[in-house]
Amino acid sequence: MEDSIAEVLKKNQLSVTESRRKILELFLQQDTALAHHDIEVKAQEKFDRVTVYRTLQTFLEKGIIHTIPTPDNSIKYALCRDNCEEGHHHDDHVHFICTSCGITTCLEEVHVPDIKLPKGYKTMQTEVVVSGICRACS
Amino acid sequence: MEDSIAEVLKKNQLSVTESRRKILELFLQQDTALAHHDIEVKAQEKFDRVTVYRTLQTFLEKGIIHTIPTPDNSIKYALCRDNCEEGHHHDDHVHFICTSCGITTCLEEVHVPDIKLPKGYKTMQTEVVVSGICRACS
DNA sequence: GTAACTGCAAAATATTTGCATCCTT
DNA sequence: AAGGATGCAAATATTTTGCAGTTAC
Repeated sequence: MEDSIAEVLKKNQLSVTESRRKILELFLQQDTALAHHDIEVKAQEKFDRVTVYRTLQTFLEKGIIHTIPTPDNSIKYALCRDNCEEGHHHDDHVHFICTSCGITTCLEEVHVPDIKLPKGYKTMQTEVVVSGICRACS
Repeated sequence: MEDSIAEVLKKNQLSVTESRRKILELFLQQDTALAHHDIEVKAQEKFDRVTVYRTLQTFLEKGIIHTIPTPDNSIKYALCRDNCEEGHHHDDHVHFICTSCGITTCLEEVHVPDIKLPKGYKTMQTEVVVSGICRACS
């Protein structure tokens, strides 16, 4: 596990630092999406707020994580388990938000459908976020 | 037009005030979604920032407008032309964001598809946001 | 006249930037 | 050793709250 964390960072040409390892580990342990705030709270050691911002920004740029748009526009981040290249993120799964417990998850096994748009529109990416009750809450 | 604006407000048990009329008018004139910032800028008369916040909040609660989750998590608001009741918003159309000009529109004529989730998940609402190139930019 | 709405001030939050220091390679 | 990452301070930006004055009904 420790090794794989360092490997992910190296693969993305990032130096392996304490905070990057810890934050990436958090994401790996979690199977739900995390908000900036969650990261500050859940990390055993406290990181500087600024470091969290910068680390998330870096991970985003490298395509290690992706953001999930939510109806309440709180920003959630989740690991990219798909094949994301730097810059070009290909996120083809559906996201689920439980209105009861609040967790946000990536439903890797549910793919986004192909949406037919009116003439003249070019689709580049489709985001699907389903709200409802998750397995644990129902 | 003026009349219909007042009517919408009355229908929602809101008193008809200057700022509510002006902000609602802005939405009616526009066929794209607006960010909080757009509203401050585009309104002929300048409203207090706080008034804009409170007005949008009120409109949201009454179901006059709805928010659109965007990949960059900027908050956009658009008129509900569907039948939205207070509290329960039924937003069954697809949203489109142009990566070129940045506009966000409601594609009223494109309905969100039915997404099949794994056993145990209950769907309550589905949000679809498509990014790409709009008609005007292509 | 009363209740609700607005605008100002200010508080609370969130995010960004600069810079000196420390860590990774 | 050199470049990049971190942490602190502080600058900005965003959102919320309290309250007095004003407006809608």
